[in-house]
Amino acid sequence: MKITIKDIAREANVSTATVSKILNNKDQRISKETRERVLLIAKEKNYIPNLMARSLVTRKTNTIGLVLPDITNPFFPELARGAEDKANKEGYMIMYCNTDDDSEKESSYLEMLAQKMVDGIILTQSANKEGNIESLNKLKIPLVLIDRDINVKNIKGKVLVDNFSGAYEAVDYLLKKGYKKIAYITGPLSTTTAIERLGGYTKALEDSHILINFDLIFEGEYKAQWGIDGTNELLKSKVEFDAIFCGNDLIAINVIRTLKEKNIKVPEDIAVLGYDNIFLSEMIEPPLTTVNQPAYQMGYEAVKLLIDVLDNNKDGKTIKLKTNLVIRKSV
Amino acid sequence: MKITIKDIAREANVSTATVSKILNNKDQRISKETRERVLLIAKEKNYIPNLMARSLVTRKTNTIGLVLPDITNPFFPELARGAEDKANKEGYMIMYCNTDDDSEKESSYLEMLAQKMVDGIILTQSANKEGNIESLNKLKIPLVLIDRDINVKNIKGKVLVDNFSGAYEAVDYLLKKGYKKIAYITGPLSTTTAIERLGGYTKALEDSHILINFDLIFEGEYKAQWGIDGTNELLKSKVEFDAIFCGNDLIAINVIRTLKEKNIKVPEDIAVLGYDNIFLSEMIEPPLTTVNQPAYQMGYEAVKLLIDVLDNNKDGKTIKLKTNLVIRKSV
DNA sequence: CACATCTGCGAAAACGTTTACCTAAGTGCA
DNA sequence: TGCACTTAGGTAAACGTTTTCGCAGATGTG
Repeated sequence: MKITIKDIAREANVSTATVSKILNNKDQRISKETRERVLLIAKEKNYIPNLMARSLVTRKTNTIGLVLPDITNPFFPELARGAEDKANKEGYMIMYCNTDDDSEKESSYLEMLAQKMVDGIILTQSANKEGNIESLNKLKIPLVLIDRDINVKNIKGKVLVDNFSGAYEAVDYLLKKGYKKIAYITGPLSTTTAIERLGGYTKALEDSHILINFDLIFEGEYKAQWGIDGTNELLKSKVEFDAIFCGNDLIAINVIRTLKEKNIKVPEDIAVLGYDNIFLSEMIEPPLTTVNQPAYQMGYEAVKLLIDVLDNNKDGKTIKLKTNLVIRKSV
Repeated sequence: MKITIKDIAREANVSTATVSKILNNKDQRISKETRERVLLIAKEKNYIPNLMARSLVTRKTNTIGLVLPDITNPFFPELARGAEDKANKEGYMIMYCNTDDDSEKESSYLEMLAQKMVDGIILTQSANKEGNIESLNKLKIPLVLIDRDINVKNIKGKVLVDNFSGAYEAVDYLLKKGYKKIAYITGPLSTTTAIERLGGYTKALEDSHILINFDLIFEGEYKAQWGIDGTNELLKSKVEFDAIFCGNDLIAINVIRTLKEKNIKVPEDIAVLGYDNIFLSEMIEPPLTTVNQPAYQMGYEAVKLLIDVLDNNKDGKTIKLKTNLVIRKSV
């Protein structure tokens, strides 16, 4: 049988109120003897507080919802890990949800999290559809956006990365290295990340007075398979190109594989540049030149920001983290 | 303001009991009109049940704890994904925790999960220390082990993989290919997985009448860094070897990298064989020959088993999944 | 000595549900 | 008419906490 605060109260000859105060270290005006007696009994009986009951009255669950597209994409475990580490440090736990970039799954999860009364939600928003934003607006729970931006009212904070300058720097690097016909195999342009990176890509080309060739831009998903399919589409299209900038590393790695299979050498024939700097990007052959995103830090900062918002009930902060180009051998 | 069952009751001129019964579809003896009226009001007011309050009386949270060593190890996202998919399908949510194979973190998490009153816990047990097993025994929550076996009383089920035969098949394959001096860079022998794989390794050698050379066995962690360090130790030790069997793919991939850096060719000079078949194992050069573990399925089955146990209150089942050798180019 | 303040603790309401049991009216039947 | 059932729904306790307010006695203050 679970032992409760009542059992302790009875045994110690005090009221439950007193026990509660002692256990939570709330009311300082309690005699040392009583305090120690209660604490001792609690320890002896191996008392475990019932957080449901507590939450019911305090309206605080010390739980955070983390909703991500897909934990299987190596970018997200890092992020999740950062989030969890900070959460743990602050006494929070994390409920995690994979949306597969499916807006129905997303809103279903958001509702479930609302029922569970999580204190806050950290969200990498999926496909940016009407209905979804509706339901986000309805949501009463503090929301912190991470990675992808979106225009919703009750956002309590954002942790973003400067995708524009990340992409700019990458493409500029390619240009400085002498590449002129740079293809871009991007993720879905329904995400702000993809849009911003596209912005960086075009700006870099413009600044070098290179005309943008839309036949060189291929839009797909942020998934490994798209690296293969995108490369094939690109090759089939017969446009000339000497480098490929990729929406993320997962794509880039599979671009390289596909090129190799066709006996196209990287970087001698074609240069490939990725985005994310997932840990396996340095383990492939050739090691991938890529734009480093501080995934762990993003998760960490998001939780930090959220808890800060929760504690102080102010909002609006946007944290913008920097990327940096990691030069390896694929360019 | 959150609207509650009371608000609905007032508006519909019925008692909260009636509302509760209708919302949960419990008591069939309720007139159609009342039922529909209540349902309508609930929908209109966008009623969201408070799961805390419910859990307090039903003693069920529909939440599962998933405690893993490290989500950053690519084996685990797959597993976590499988777990989450099944959980979601059954109306459960998952709280996830990284232990870093640190037994203190593990027991701290287990206690937190107990406080949150999760219905069950799925555990990949960390370092197999005394105190830990103690605290597991004390735990009152249904426990399903996954991946790593361990001897604890109140286990409600296990989802394991046949590590012995997996390793046996792998080493046997190396032997059949003509390799005779097979080094083994293993994970921590405090885990049952490592022990069982070592068993498969030795048995395969014995069956081929090859004497086991303990100088060829190097024990470390299931981490990327150990692939580098282990290789260096092996090379420094000056024992002769023609193949390396690795504790997992993360190790194997870094073994290959390290060998390459020293201009040792894989597989021409040295063959390398991994374990896990994480998705990046086919993306490296050369693509890794490895033992496939059904990570996704493991997670899926574990949740299935746990929910089954929860619903029917029986226990004891052990599911043992099969591995299979995936032949690529590293041998 | 009269009053104010402090100390140590308790009573009871509140959080939002579920559920075992009860009731009152209606129905069927001999 | 009298009795037993059914129907439709209500009462109230229970789940395990937290928290506001209150109170009695002790102590200080002028």
